Amino acid sequence: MTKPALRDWQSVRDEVRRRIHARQWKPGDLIPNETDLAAEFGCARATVNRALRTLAETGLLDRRRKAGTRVALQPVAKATLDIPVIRHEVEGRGQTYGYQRLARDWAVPPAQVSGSMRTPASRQMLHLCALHLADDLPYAVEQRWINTATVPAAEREPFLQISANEWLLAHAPYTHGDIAFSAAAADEAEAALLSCAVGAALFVVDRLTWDNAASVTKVRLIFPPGHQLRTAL
Amino acid sequence: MTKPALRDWQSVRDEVRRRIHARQWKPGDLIPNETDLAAEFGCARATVNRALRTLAETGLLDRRRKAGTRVALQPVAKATLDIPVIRHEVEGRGQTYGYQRLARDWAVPPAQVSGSMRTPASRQMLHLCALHLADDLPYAVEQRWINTATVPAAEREPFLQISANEWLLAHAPYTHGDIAFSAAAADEAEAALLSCAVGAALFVVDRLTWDNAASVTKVRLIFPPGHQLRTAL
DNA sequence: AATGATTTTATGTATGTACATAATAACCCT
DNA sequence: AGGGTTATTATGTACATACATAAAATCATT
Repeated sequence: MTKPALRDWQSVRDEVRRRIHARQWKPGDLIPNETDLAAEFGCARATVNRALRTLAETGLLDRRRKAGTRVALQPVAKATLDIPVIRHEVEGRGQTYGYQRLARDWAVPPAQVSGSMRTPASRQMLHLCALHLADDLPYAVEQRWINTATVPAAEREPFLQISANEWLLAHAPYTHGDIAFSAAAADEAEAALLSCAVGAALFVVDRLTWDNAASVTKVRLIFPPGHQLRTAL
Repeated sequence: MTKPALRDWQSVRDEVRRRIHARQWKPGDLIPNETDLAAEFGCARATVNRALRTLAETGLLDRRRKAGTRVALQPVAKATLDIPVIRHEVEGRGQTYGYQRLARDWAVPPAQVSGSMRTPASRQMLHLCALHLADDLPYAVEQRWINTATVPAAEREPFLQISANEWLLAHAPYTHGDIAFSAAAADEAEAALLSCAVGAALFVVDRLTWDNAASVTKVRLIFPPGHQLRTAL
């Protein structure tokens, strides 16, 4: 029983995955080193390395120099969420996108906002409120603070035709940020905009982005009851 | 002004990222090909390839054979969520983990469950309900259906000491799955378990995992009001 | 036995070369 | 001009080799 050589890294990855799922290599087990696997599979060590590195990135393997590679005891599921521009999200569902700017004003943000954005507590910031629509139904409410010290061009943008969501991505790239998902009860304003009952369970996304050490924008997206954020594992 | 050679792929990645961010290369722009960049940076093409590939994986670059590499027009933010075992999640917060099995029974699942798990509509499945605690406070309610045709060993496991959440990861690896996040209003049972008001906004995670074509388990995790799922961008 | 220096080893990565692949560009023929 | 074939080109990957690095294991020293 001769086995065909596994010459490309995808085949090696698949074979390793198969062995793990077949429990030939069990959680916690040390698997053979790259050199041995390369010899067994009939390929170069770099090929095995690429395959194992990819599997380690997905959390299926734990790798440490010298210690070797072992099957993860508790494979931490890593779900990659795509967070697209809302217009694309709606259009991707085959629906017609709509946008309404509800408010654009200058205001001193709550301490919690200036604190997390590390801006002077008393400085005014650009504040926006908008409604995103899918097939003329409310899709999401966007509440946003923009740090115009970081993005001065935003001062001249009315955000009437294009949402800040989209404008900022094209005009103010960010280096990093964080995002949080949670549930919240609808207050009166949100209930009216999303045409749901006061107190209804809304899906909320909070995002804060940075340009190096300077905050760019803090946004809260509020979705009506029933909204789901899905992804593959 | 002589520039130091960028010899490792991380440096190349950082320099490319810097140029994009400095708008030297703007969204939509075609950037130099790998050979030219390698010459400029004084490294091998494989090094540039690794750097650009990594950036493409994060969505910052769009790459196509022959067409070249360009800066993404709408960099779709890719957030990688780690979905650990709940015990680890709690312990990672520095809290003491607790677990209570509330119910373990055999039942014919609702059509929606057997439908999505592709099991015979009238077949009984193992059904579990459990409570996860952090510092003796309710952390999450787990409602789970297990396909014992796929995981027969689960029939002999009482799930009194170890949660199905943890047991399944060690005993029934999955090949793929999907996960959905949403918000839901607390019903009476949930409100009692999570000690919150009926109708309160709960954060809900629904997960369905597969071992190739066979469903493994379908689980709903319900978190009390205020719970956040956070990650870096 | 405890401590510190040294060796060993598995992974991590850089390089040059070679070839594969996909998609565009160029060409040719009618 | 249109349509189909071929050439070109940028990315994608395989491989052999070399060296870097981290961490475990061993040995030496006190």
